[in-house]
Amino acid sequence: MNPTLQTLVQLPPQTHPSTQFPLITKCRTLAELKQVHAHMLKTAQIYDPLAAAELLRHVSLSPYRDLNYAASLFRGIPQRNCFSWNTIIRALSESSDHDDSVRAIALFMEMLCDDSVEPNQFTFPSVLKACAQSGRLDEGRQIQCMVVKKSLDSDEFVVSNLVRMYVLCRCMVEAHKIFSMRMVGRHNLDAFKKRRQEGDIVLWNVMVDGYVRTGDLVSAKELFDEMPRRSTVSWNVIISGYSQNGLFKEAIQAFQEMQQVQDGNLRPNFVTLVSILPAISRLGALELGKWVHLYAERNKIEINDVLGSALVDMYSKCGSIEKAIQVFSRLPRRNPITWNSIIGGLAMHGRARDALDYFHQMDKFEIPPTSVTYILVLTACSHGGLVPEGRSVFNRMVNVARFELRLEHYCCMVDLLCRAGHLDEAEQLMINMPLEPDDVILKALLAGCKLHGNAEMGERVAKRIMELAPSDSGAYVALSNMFASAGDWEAVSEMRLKMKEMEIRKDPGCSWIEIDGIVHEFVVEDESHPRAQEIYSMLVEISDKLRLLGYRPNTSQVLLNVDEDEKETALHYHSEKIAVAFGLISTGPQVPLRVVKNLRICEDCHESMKLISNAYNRRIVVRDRKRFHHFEAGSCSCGDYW
DNA sequence: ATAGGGTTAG
Repeated sequence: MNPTLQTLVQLPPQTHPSTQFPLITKCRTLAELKQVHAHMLKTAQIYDPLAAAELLRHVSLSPYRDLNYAASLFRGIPQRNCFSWNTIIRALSESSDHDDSVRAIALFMEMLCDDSVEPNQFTFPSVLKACAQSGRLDEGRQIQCMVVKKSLDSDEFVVSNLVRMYVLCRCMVEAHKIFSMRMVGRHNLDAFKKRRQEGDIVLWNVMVDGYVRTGDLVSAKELFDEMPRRSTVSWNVIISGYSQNGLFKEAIQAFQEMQQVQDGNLRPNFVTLVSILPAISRLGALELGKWVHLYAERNKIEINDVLGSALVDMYSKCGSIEKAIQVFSRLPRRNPITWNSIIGGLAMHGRARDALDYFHQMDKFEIPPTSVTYILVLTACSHGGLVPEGRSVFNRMVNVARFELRLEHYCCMVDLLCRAGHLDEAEQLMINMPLEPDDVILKALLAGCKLHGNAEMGERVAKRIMELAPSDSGAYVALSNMFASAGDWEAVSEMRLKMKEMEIRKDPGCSWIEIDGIVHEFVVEDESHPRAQEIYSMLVEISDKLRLLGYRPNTSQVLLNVDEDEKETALHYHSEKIAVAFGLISTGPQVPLRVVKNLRICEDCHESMKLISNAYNRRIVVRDRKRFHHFEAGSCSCGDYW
């Protein structure tokens, strides 16, 4: 072979920049990097494009990065090579700040004007990411043209980012077009075999995530099932997809399926746990929640502020507020969301004073309360009947913290005033607020009217709700109940007729109970459970026992115009009672029963639970839509104030 | 050097 040609082909081994500039690599703080920068300016080393690029890489991508400093450093580099352009664009595109994404795109446009450099396969992933984050679809499309012209549309990193750009711009059709074009060749082309499988998994993941984001869980699951291989991230995408779209049972099912897969590399990681916990919280599946906590500890998954927030929320929503407090107190770091988790938990458990206490502690730790914090603290005051405290929190929010009040805040305040009986003040607050009232705030007012028997205001408010949300059952139910309480059965049946005409149905009540790690779900008058027979005999037994204890059913809440006997039967079939009956027959004595309900518990069930806790010597914990009720020895922790 | 997943409230 020609020796000259050989030297041309066998290039000398490339030395990596990091070994070439030890002075830069050794830096461990931004201040040190700044010193090196000054030194390089003095010695004119800044004119060495490689050295300058290496310095820029550290300033913009190391853990102690400073994007503003990086941008000014970049401006000061006399000879920018392609690497330095790519570095600064990447750094800006990785930032979660919308403005940084816009700056990344602007810099890319500038790069196009610089004749000494050409964007390459390292430039496009970053700038596409920036387009995705700032929703710049037009720019994204133009960049796609450039990508095709440069024949970079076969690069896995470019393709996945291109698809992700369309996904985040909500263009699933275009995303799928690129995805399927990429996938057609996979049965016959050699090129396909050469591709990294990991790269393809990412592309599938991006697509599944896309369907998840548009709320199309059916397509997401279809694609997930078709995947040739799945990584932990694939499972995380589908689990968090279910979790965030309210499909909690499906999320847990996927989480358990994931663990059945025989693959040593496929293990739940930090993100898996953070994604599954909200589903566990919502279903109140305490045993599973404990398992997740233990899994994190055993597998050295760091319980930081993020996972900690999810765990605190899980323990409080699963009924173990003490455990939630314990996890909270052991966290190495707490962010505002962590504080919100614990304050929300305390509020749910009716521990209003403690919630206020934690709220005030935030000041000591110099953690600024968020808009959500105020919602939670006001809710706590409302459930605890702490009117003066609630007023003071509300005032602080308006006058000291100068928060912009959202409808939710007014809603909490209206609720607080209503419950305490200040109906007129609540209505005035609503009328004088600068926002348009919605059905939620009106419903809070309506609940107050019902509680304090103000039929005049109640009727007025209910009619407004019906105008605002004509298909919502809330106002009809509340108004019917008010008429029922007054014994005006004619008005009740009139309401029922109206509801029938408008085809309005009450949201079906639904309760869960976790037994041996399995969540059992019951709806009103449920007979579908395999042990339905036993459950119903138990319900009869309970009913007989309670009657002996002097229980008289409170039928005022039943939306039926039937005779007393029938009404009572309907009450027995409320889902929370069925769940408790099932709990009693499937657990040993002394085992506390934890029930979760999707709606608020009705007054009759509340009374019955108190008696059942006494008659069967059981602690019963019911989480309804808003809060916890701990029933023990015949009384409830809410003190009947809810 | 370059892709994918996350916590609170309603």
